[in-house]
Amino acid sequence: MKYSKSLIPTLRETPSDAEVISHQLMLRGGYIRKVAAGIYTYLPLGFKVLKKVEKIVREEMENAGAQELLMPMVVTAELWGKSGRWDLYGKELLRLKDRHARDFCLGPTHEEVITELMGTEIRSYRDLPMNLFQIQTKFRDEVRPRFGLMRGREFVMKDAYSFHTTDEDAEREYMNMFEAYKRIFERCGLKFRAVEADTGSIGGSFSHEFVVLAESGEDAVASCDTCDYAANVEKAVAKSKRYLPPEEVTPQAIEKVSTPGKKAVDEVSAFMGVTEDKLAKTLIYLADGNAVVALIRGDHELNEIKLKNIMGCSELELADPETVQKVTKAPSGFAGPVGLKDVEIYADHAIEVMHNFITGGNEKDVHLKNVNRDRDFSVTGFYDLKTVVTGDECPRCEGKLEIHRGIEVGHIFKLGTKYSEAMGATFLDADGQEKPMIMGCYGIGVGRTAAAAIEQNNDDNGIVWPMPLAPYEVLITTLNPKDDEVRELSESIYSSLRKKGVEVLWDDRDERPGVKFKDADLIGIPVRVTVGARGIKEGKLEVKLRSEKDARAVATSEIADAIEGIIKNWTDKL
RNA sequence: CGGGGCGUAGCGCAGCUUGGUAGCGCACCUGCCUUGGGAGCAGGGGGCCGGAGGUUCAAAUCCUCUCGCCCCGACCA
Repeated sequence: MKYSKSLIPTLRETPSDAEVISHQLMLRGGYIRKVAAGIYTYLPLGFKVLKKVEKIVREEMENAGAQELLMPMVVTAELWGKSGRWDLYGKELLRLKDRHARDFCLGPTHEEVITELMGTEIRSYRDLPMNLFQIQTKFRDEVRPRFGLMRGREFVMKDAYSFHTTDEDAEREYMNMFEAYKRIFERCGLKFRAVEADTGSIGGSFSHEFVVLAESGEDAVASCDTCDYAANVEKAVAKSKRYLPPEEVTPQAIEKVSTPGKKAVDEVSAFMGVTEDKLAKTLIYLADGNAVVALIRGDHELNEIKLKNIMGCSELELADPETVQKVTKAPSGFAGPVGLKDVEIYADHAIEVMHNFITGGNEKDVHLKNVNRDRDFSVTGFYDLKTVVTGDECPRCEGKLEIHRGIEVGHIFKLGTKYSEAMGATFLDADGQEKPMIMGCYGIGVGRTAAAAIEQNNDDNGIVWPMPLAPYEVLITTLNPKDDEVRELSESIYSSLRKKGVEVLWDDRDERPGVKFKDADLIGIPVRVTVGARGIKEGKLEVKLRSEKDARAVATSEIADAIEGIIKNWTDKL
């Protein structure tokens, strides 16, 4: 493709509303343009990158035995009613009406459609297993879209759904997808980790996220510095063994202490002259509207997702001041477990081994010293409620956990029968018994993968594409296209590369060299050949990799072969 | 949804406090010149100052409402 004929509107300055580097560079490099919040047009370069990701995903999915299909973007409310999600999904689901005032939504995911399809088309165990996928535009009306393609409202996603007759087979396919995903992200040239994840509202029994490591990521993952344990912090567990068995400590008499205006843990511990781990935080939550109490050690943070999962509720939020007043008979900041009635108390494992600790007194400006469990209060149970932090012990080995930030680009779930039961997707087994299909589902954010690649591969001058995702493999920079000799040599390199099947962008614009080099670095094509009068005189042209600082000089006659070699070298590495 | 901020040329911004001809840099067009890292000179085009209402002789500027966008939080396959 000739640059002079392409739509590549690069920007010298960074648009002010772009926060993260991938968003800035995609805008500046002429890859995307915003149409509305979280909704983008993919310009030719951006679209090419998207197609590169799609191609890798498609090939690996097909190699793994999945088949591609395409479901509609607009789905009926009726179908969503069958799974119960029309009422449950919330505002993220963009609902609309057609001219007959019938309800529809824009599909944020397609479990309903695919399960309905399989329910009607598949009757026998002989037809299973099956894994179907699509690459399609999804719409989720995010509360706060941000970071360009990393968190859009409209976005391209690969979603796959598998159907099985047995749990074992569903788990086999889960592992099959796990391996396929590893290959996909390896082929994309990304540094990533597969981590254990919370299943969230989608349900199901277990799940892994594929996370591209990047400081700008919205996810935090904990990983062990010794073994291969890695989990999203929503799910991550630290070793609880360290808290057991309880030390022998003589319980002392409980004591009221006046703590005027001291509410937060740091204030109370400073006031009392003790470390924060001598306190127990008492948090009042509303779980589906009912007040519950969570107890956690003063220096720990509660992981709300763990609490939510333990209670099995669908909504969990910190209680408002009125509720706190009602439950504890005190303003917030002075809650404690002692004397609480008619309320469930969920305590973290760390509380189990604490003695003579400090809690709120359930009275304004009062805390209690020398509180001991069983003697002074009892709990519903002890659970793992803590959010892990750097330095916690690995639950699997003697190593320590580290926290890294990352971008979730893929997520696989073993779903079970949640949707197949709700939607009546059953089959007859060999004994003539009707059973619900066991399902799995597997997603990859296509645009987000491209954005993640930029987050991981850029420098001060622009994008540094990994070869497999680059919109073009090679850029020919023709310094003076008005010089016949320069132009003709450029053209011959252009056509011989194309004959070899190399994807080439030829910068044939009549621009000053500085402009061309700046644009070249910005858009980030991996290989750049510079054709200028100087090189022709010397019989050698400059071939420079975007990822390397220095260029290499290659004899004019060997340019095409040398470049073919560079590209092949990349492919072989994968 | 709560808190904060911003809407002025394609992009980045000034002007608003104290009302009176709408500006700057980049980009764009023409010409000259220049050609290995975003050149130079000269000339030029482009704006309902987000929208609606109000105050005023007069509003980008003051007031009210509204829409959009961004950031923090809450939320989130």
